[in-house]
Amino acid sequence: MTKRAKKTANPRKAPEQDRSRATVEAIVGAAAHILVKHGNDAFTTNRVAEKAGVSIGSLYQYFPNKDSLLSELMRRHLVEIERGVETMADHALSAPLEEVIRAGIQQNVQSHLIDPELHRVLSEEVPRLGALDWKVAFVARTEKRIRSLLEGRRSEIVVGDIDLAVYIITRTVEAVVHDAIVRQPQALASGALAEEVTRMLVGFLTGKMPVVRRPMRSAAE
Amino acid sequence: MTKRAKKTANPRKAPEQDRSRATVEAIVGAAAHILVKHGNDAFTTNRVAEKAGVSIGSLYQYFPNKDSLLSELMRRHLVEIERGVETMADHALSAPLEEVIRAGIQQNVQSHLIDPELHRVLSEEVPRLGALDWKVAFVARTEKRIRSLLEGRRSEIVVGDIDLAVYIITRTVEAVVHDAIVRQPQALASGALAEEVTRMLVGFLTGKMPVVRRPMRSAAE
DNA sequence: AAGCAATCCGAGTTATTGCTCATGTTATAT
DNA sequence: ATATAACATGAGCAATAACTCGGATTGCTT
Repeated sequence: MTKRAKKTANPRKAPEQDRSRATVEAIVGAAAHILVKHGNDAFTTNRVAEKAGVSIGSLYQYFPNKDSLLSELMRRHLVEIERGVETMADHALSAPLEEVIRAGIQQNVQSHLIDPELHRVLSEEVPRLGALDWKVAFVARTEKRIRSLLEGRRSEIVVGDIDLAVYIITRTVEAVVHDAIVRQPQALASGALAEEVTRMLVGFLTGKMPVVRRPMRSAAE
Repeated sequence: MTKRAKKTANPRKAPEQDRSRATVEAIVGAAAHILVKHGNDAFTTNRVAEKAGVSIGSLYQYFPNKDSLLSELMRRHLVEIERGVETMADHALSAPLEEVIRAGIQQNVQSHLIDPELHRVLSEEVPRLGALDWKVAFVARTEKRIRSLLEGRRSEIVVGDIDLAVYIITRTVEAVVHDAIVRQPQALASGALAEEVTRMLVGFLTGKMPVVRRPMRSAAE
């Protein structure tokens, strides 16, 4: 940020040999480590290179600029999350709506728990990068997936505008879980929070409120 | 960020004469203007001083560092919001729960519309400042206010843990509205979004879903 | 008018840091 | 073996921007 402020993340040489692939991995790993352990202020390209045990020149051979490194970090993190979402979506095909929602929330919690600190830092720093194409695509895919799930249960759902419902649901779950990781860890751990949110969303979708359950929850697979 | 990274926002001389008060106002105004019109990258202390028509030295006479300026901007913005919240809370004392919630959401929307771009930029940049004391206090006051509102209607509410309910409600409304300003402006303008969220929250609290309304909405006072 | 404090000024200091480039080293192909 | 390309190096350039400081004005008080 001190010097350049590249608009376009120019493509850079892709690694072809094992040696350079290892270099890239080391760089990405070091970047994540520094962000998590020392925060964004310590996240300088020189420091990342040092931690990775490679020269600063090597770093710039594979990443056109600093932002592209941050971007790659985020991309990889989203890939991990999406993998979880997919398996969840498969499982949920046959389950009742309430179970689907519960599983979805659980999945979102898991996503945040992969690496909470990294997730937090990324969500703070990535917005400045603007609308990354693959990030937009990720959100679109996710919403589409949820939409299909709901459409398969169209008869149970009272909300007129399905897209609006999808929007509200995704925003709500993401926001509440994300914030709760930091501010309400105990409510999350006990499952009380997830249970209430589930109840809320089921009611919202079906127009019929489920009975209030007694706490009692355990970790899901 | 390039040089210093002050931990504590040292106190600085407070303006005593009208002349200096005007200077401070000019600085704050210029800061907001630059953030909104030219983005965070253009937000440098030198540029703010220039735009304000004062010297960089004067700026540092009243703001110990750059972050404190950002912080002050956020503080003032929250004060504006809180004023709105207060009048809303007064009005809502006698209304039925559904109306209270609708009004609360409407209020939140208004808050974002005071200066949408400034609000957006601040919400992106302020997290890095950490937990500002007055910001924590603001959130606490707001949640307490909502809590009182709900407690006054304890009999209608089925959620066992009131604090948990307050938490879910505030997070949901803030997140959905905040995001919708940018991503779903038309659903916000039509009132459809607010209506659905209202329905969702009323159901969540009372355990009884209101009937689905037909769109039809108009701007509130 | 004198004295003191508040206010203002802005060129320059200082440190940081993203990034380049000329040069050296290792792998692959023929 | 030799040529070529892939890969690695790191000193140092260049730009930026937060912040200081010595001194000039302006306003208040007596």
